[in-house]
Amino acid sequence: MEPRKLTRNQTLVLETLTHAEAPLSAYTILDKLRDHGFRAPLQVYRALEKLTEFGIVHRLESLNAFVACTHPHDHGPEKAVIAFAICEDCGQVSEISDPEIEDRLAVLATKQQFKTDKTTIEMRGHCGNCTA
Amino acid sequence: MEPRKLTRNQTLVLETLTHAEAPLSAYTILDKLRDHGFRAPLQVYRALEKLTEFGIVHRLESLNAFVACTHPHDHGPEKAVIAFAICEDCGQVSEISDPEIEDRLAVLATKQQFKTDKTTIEMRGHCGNCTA
DNA sequence: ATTCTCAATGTTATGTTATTACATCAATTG
DNA sequence: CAATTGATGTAATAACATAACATTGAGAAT
Repeated sequence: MEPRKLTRNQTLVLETLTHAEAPLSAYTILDKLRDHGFRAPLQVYRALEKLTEFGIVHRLESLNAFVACTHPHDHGPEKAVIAFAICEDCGQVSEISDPEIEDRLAVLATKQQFKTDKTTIEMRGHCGNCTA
Repeated sequence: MEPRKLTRNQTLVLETLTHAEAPLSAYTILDKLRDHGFRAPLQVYRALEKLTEFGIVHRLESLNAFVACTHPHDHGPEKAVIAFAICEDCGQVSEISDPEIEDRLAVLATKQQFKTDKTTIEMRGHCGNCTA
């Protein structure tokens, strides 16, 4: 599932997310792209689905919203576990990839013979800037 | 926010979740409680909100669904971080409370001066029974 | 070049999840 | 009793997501 050449819709959605300063909902993206010919939610959801598969967009489950990946990290199928720190004030999201967390979760899962497909870690709180 | 005496609606919702074998959506709960006089989503959502505050019900963000807490653990305001292992096949959810994970996330947050209010950890996959 | 195929797209409708707004009721308390 | 507070009931609507079906477009096979 490599980030091959993106389609027009995928490109537009990705750019929208890239330029955003906070996570966007699918419908917010839709509104921002009406001028570019978007008319229905599916156009957004389909693009998001692919971009998420490619690993260049992440879905934030606790927010029902999406962000462009800011991780220097691999976009490959390796799919490292990523933790998100989401600021309630400014909306800024930082991605954290930490082997210790990943290993520990793997141990805990194995301990109960659980086979993990996908892991979600989201911290909601307040970032340094907004706390200051 | 102690689990003081529950109201009628809260009791009904909690019992519904307790008897369920998998997470339930708010609307599923509503349907199960129609015979008991429930008629509107808010009756469910309001009860869920309180039960969640009390710590005796958890919301699974990646599922938009709810489970009764099965954790022997404290229902107090201490609010330990809980990781959920959610089986895609049978729906069974197990709660994992692990100080190592908690500590590590705390370290990572602190490192970037992030003040965490609430942490979500959800592993989606397949439990031992369903893999066998 | 023509046909085949498959992924992406467009469009409408609908399904699912969650909240706003407002009225009422019941228990407590000053 | 009046006043406050928390729970409830109800209707309407907002927000998030998918199903179903028709069409288009780009590349591969012939």
